Amino acid sequence: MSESYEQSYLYRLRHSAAHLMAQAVTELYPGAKLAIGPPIENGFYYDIDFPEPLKEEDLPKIEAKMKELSKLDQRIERTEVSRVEAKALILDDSIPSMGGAVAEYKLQLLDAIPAGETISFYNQQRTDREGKLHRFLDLCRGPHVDTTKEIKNYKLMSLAGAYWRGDVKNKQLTRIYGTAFETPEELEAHLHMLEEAAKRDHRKLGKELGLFMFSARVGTGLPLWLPKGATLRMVMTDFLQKEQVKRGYEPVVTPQIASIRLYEKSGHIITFKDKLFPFMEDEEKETYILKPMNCPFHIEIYQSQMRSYRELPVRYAEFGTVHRYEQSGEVTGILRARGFTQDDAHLFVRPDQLLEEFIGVVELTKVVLQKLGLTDFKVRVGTKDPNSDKYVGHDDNWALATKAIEDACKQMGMEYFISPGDAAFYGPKLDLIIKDALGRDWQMGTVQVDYNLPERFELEYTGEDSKPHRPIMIHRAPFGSLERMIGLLTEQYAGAFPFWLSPVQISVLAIADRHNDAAMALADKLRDVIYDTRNLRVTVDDRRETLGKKIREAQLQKTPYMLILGDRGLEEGTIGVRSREDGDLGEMTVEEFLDSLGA
RNA sequence: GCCGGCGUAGCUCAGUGGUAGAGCGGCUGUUUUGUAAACAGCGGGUCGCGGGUUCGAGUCCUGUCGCCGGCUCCA
Repeated sequence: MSESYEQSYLYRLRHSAAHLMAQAVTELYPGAKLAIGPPIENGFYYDIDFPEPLKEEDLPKIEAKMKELSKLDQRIERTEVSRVEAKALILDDSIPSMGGAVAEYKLQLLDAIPAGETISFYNQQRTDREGKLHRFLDLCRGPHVDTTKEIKNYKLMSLAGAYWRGDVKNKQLTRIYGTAFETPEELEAHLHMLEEAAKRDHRKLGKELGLFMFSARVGTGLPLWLPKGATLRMVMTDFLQKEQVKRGYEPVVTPQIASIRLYEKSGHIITFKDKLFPFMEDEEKETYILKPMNCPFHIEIYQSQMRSYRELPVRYAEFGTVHRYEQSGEVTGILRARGFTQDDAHLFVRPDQLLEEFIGVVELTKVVLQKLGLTDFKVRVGTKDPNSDKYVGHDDNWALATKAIEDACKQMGMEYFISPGDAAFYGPKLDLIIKDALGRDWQMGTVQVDYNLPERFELEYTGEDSKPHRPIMIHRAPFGSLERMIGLLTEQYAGAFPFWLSPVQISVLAIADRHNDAAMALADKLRDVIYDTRNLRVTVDDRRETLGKKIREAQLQKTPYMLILGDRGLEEGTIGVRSREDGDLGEMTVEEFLDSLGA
């Protein structure tokens, strides 16, 4: 969230809307324990521990209560207190939102406030018809709007479970999400935007455009790629393959399963064990696992012979399909599948080559993003969380690797942010983060520096001094995975892929039966044309349908060009060209059309 | 995995305890068509699956599977 947002009226308004909701909840559900309720990017939430589980059908009731409370024009007042006074207020049984019975989370929050920091409460109160005073008091840093009357344009969106302080070991609270705006028009526009975003959802478009499918009989998170989706994958892998060849990468191919011993050696078995599909055992009691990562295989290849300092860097690339047993609730179409293909490569480099190679990889990643038309991304440097024990390797290597990443970013003038705890278990990494249609962040491309696997596998090369030295590994995947990248591109382009990526680039529409042969011949001619590494991808619509219908369906399939062939064209040697974006472009010869493509 | 929601025809959806529906798609026939849906007819369903309540369940209860939103986790 931007600093300007955090200082905006809207931010305060949403924060106050969260309080208003909490006030409504404490009045409707005595015994509900308030935890935490901040504004967020598109609204606000409040985490509450309810005595009885809350249902979605309860939300309108809470909304109605909020409306009633909002109208009362309650002043929202700040008071600053000492820690002792704060504790007394939190435990004050005379205030409905406070008191010993519901103080559990607020007391913990109070304890978490560092000594010396101001402790403040916000109060809003009303007097009912019988003259009874109802207070709503909340421990809160603020700031807030002046009166509840300002909170008019809001909507409660959804319910979710959320662990107290984000830790699975803690109790799961009920989170109510809502949104609020300054004007009814803005609220309406936001809701409309959400509807529009849903139309771009890759799962919806993937089905409509025939890219991929899922089957309950195949299993959760295991996509089946349909011809058009499979074509899209090939176009993308061709493109990257070509870029990699230019940069000295060599292809390798490795199996889908491996003995568990390989992963014991790599350390994956410990850090990755709950992500693995169930093990397989053969008659000799050898245990195999379905591979969750490609790196150990590439390491085996590196290690299969003596390496000289002269041949480094070695760069092994593979579109490697891996399987990870993601928790059922985490699977999201092809953005988060259980089987997916990484555009993986591992670089084995000398220490003196690390920075240059790292920069080379980041540059390749930038080339890839540019070609794909992805301009809106964040660069995250994931570092070790000092409080976690999930990492392997020595601290000084971690420090070296982290420094290499930051140096590379600085040298390239790339803006980045540090995110402690987002490192791989074997080393720090640089990730590209892109938002999907629904505004969720996804990690796409990744570049990781690794001193640890070379250590574990005792990788070596012979140096100029004839002595053994240890290489450093760079793990990298510019797309991240084909699945996630295609899912994201589908949403970015709302299914209307740029010409070079479109699974079907041109559809030849025959006007009547008598034009079918000529349409086929035209398609064959176009298929001979090489465009951007591959032959043009052309289909023919020779069904007995009206032209209007054929055009409509080609438009809905987001086909970049429709070529219309009828009597006129046969007589004059031209075709009617229609583009997905600009409609009818008029008659032209095939050559003129190809020229316009730059083919 | 956890909290909440949703599963009706290939697709999108209607059906609020009393005989399972529409549009699109499919098939058949007619139409031979010039820039976003020709016309007619015909098929098509154990209402995700199992158990229960009821004279009677797509509808209520329960279990289970799948999907969706979120949390946690991740390419």
